[in-house]
Amino acid sequence: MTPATEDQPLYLRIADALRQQIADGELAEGTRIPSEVKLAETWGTTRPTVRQALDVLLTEGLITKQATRGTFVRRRPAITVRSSTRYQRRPAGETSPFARDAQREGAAPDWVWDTQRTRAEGRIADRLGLAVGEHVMKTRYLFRADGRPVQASVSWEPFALVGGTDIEEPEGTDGVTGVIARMDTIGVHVDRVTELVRARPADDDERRELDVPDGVWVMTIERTHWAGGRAVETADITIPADRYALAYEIPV
Amino acid sequence: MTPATEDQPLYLRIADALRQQIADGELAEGTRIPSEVKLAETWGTTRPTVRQALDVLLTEGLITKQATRGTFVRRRPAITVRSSTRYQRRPAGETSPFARDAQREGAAPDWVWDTQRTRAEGRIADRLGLAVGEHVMKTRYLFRADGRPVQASVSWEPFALVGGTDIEEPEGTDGVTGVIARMDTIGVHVDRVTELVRARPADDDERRELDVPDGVWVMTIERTHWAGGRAVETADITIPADRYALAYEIPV
DNA sequence: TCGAATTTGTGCGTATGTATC
DNA sequence: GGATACATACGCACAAATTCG
Repeated sequence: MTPATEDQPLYLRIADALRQQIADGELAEGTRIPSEVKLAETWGTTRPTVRQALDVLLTEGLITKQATRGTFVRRRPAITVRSSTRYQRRPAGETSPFARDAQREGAAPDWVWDTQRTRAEGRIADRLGLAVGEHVMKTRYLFRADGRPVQASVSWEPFALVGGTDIEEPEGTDGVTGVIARMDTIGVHVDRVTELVRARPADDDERRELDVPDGVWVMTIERTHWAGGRAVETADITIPADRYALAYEIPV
Repeated sequence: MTPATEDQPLYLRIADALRQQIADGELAEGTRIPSEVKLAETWGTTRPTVRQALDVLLTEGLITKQATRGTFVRRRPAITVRSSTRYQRRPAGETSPFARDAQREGAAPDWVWDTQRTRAEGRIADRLGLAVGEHVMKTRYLFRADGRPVQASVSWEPFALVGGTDIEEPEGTDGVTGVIARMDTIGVHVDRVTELVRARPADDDERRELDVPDGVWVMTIERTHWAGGRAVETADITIPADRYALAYEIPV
């Protein structure tokens, strides 16, 4: 075994050095870092040891590896704050909460979605207060900022509520975006939103969809819109945990 | 290279199998799982490959490894929900928000703290609206549930506000716990609490203090108590991200 | 267009250290 | 003291995809 010149194992010293270079900007965002073989040479060690060091930085979300291409310093966009004010009722025609957040951070917002009519599974039926199997409108969203995916969500609304109305399709009513404004147009007045925030490792699908490297966690938000004690919309929102900060304001 | 009987690499198939056994309870919480050598034998592979599989479960927070002792299924206490109702004003003598949350989950709460008078650094001065170097009371807390550490926090209060009062020491006034109730006793009435939630990998200190294994992230909450537009307390709260869910309620 | 070089992914084998049981 | 178990580090090989001359 190589005698550690310090008390730390070699792979951690390599990781520390690289982390420092990233912090100093010596290795700029998006830059390709030296290959594993090169790093092994400069440190007088071997590939397995270098890989162990890179694994540390991977789980910290500092780098991404691309097979056959190289290892890159991860671009970490300015943190987007989803303000606690995002659920204020606002005039129809204004942009969605996501677009506002993104624009405030100077990013160009952009999103795609698709909607389908389906039946509520148990978990969703519970959250909406429906019987299992009742019809719901299910919408998947993928939000992007400057072309990079930053937020995925799946939203469910009771078909009994929105079916046949102008807002059956979430973005169908031109200009009216956001759950609260949309519901207003059919006379349903949201008075409360609840969110349950968790964090967990990203699964394979999420890593692909949100461009999240291995070892990086996601935050999940289980969000429900309520109107007079009745759940009118519920959504699972998934965001890369290292690119976001969530702001909440609680009146006493 | 060993031909994968399926499309997945061997180390991922081993990880999947172990994850399944943990989910099924076949490998119960706290149980020691077979040693790396044993696993290598049963899978007809070698230690490095098994270690690669275990690394996956480590970053998912499902297992912990103890050098020279073995690898164990991590005990994952029932998730504690920090209810959004925790900042309601309540009669003096009631327990603290943390204690209530813990008891609702059936865990025995327990905490230690120490307080010191010090000077505000830039970041904290900003948050409290003080000049850098002004005196503050700084309190460190470590909260435990059933003896296991689950939450660490550091809290700062302007000395100009609390110095010389009954609540100079946070837990000094017997029976009066929680920032809101304590502030009430000196005529400062908190009307708003803001929280900024982030997630990031745990650092070495946090891994030690909170008993968090490698690869598991922590959630951090930057919390500030406000009274009439003035910040009267701010705190950095750190919790293991895989043991908590944070609940928020937002009136529209 | 083609092929060689590069680079990471995956897998094997081995050795030594050190703390625990 | 010996066996066990994980931590660290070395070596090698081939696959697969990209890059580049």
